[in-house]
Amino acid sequence: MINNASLAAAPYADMSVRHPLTGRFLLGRGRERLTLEERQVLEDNVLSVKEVGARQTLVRRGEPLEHSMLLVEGYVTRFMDDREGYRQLVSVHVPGDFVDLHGFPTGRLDHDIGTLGPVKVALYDHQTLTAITNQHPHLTRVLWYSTLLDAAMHREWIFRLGRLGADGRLAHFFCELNVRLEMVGLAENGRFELPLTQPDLAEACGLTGVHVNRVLRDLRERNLMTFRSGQVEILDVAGLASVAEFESDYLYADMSHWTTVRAAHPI
Amino acid sequence: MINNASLAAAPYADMSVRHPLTGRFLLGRGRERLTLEERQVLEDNVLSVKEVGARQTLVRRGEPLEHSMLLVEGYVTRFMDDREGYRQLVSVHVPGDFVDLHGFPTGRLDHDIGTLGPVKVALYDHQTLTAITNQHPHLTRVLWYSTLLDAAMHREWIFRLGRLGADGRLAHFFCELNVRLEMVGLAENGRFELPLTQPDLAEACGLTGVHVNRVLRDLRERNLMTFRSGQVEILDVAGLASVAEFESDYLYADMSHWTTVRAAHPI
DNA sequence: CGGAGGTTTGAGAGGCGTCAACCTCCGTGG
DNA sequence: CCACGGAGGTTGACGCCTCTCAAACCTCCG
Repeated sequence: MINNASLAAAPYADMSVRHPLTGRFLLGRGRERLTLEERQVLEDNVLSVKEVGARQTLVRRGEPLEHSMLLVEGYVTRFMDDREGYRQLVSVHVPGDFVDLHGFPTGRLDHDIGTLGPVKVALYDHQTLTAITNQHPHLTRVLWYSTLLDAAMHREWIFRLGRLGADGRLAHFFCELNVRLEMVGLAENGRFELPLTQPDLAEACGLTGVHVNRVLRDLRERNLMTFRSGQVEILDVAGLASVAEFESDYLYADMSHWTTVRAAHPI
Repeated sequence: MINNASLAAAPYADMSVRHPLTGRFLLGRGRERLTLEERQVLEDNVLSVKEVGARQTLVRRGEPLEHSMLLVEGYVTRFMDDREGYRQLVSVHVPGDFVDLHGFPTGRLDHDIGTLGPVKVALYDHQTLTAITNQHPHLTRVLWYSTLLDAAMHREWIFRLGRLGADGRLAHFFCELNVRLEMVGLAENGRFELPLTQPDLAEACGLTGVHVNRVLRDLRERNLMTFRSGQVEILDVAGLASVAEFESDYLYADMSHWTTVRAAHPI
């Protein structure tokens, strides 16, 4: 008997046997992009694995970087400070994201990185990445591609902040996280964990904590979604996407492997 | 006798002799990143050069891409449409920018690209780029790096929209373009051309045209800058940067070659 | 049990949007 | 030569969305 939870995790479970660290990297983005050999190269070249508690700083703006980290478990965020010390989140990362791979070609970051909940990250030495990119042109383009997914999400965040009201911004934020977590098997039927507070959401959406609270109540009363103590439940995916003007194409999702699994294991 | 204009254009003039199309690519971003040979590879592999008039669409969201374009002259913008047809600009590109290089690893764009004024672009076939990246790992990393500059600018736009008021947003926008145009020799002493209308600025900064008009008047009356018919003049660079909370480090500017020129040719 | 951080709600203020009018500029065509 | 129309620029009146300030309550944890 297969319950829903194990069903959803099946493709990752397959991968996690041989690739416990990199199994979620680019999972759900289209199967052919990364060959098995290439994934093995990534798995074998991890320098070390680090576990860090909640609300810790991982990288500071401007400091020279010698390694980049792939997020294995947990959630981290990238953010910038304004003059008064308020933060603007510029991205939230979920397991499978190569968080600061972009620090490899650039050598430093223009922002800070911090953990949200407790995390596990796999570290890659930049010298190792140089060697990998010297030997594997196709893998290099795939790594490049993965950093461009971040850029695509950045653009969508610009749209969110520039064109949407408070309700649309929050709705859009949750829609994006829902799709991304679905791709790596960490969301199902619109339900997922997200260790954020209301002030965190405010920093992500260019609002104040007080107003986030009011808008969340509004979304709840419209039967679109609920958010309580880090647990998200989207009740009306289409309705929420409509409020958000959300179209997921920018995430380059290809969920065919999930439907394959579902077809192979009919409920 | 060397006047200011020719002085500022000198480093580009040097490059433009052997590299009329690619001379401005990454100009001002650090000298050692691109070797002469690598720049020659880029110069020699241009498929064709295209000239397009003002306010034309160059690429549409979602269409399959077979080439990418390096902007040689003029200005283009990338933007997304909301439900009511209003646009959100997600970037403005100046000469030397490899506008949609990120479409090479991804195969399609999640937004539209259009010209502002008349432009000249150099096209690269994606097959050619594949061949180049198969043979030149270091050049590949530099190309990768150039797309990450866009991502860094995206993040700064997120900050701008999320944390700044209307005056700060406009100030930040002009500060960024001033630095970027200085790097490629198209701005001097805070003066440069920018073929945008006030509604365009509104679409870049998440405002309305009416409000942009009021804020521009305000900035003018505070003796910070003027903007009239596509001509920008920043009167108080430090003051404008203060309003914008602008720090240019995210642009990875290295203007040492400019100071070298100035030192070699004292006024 | 006390304190810190998060959540919730209220009242009032202000920044920016909306609507509207009028202007200049400029290309088009009678 | 002038009439015309359209796009952009400018300004005013008004309204709403979101911020600010404030206070109460709640949970968690040391």
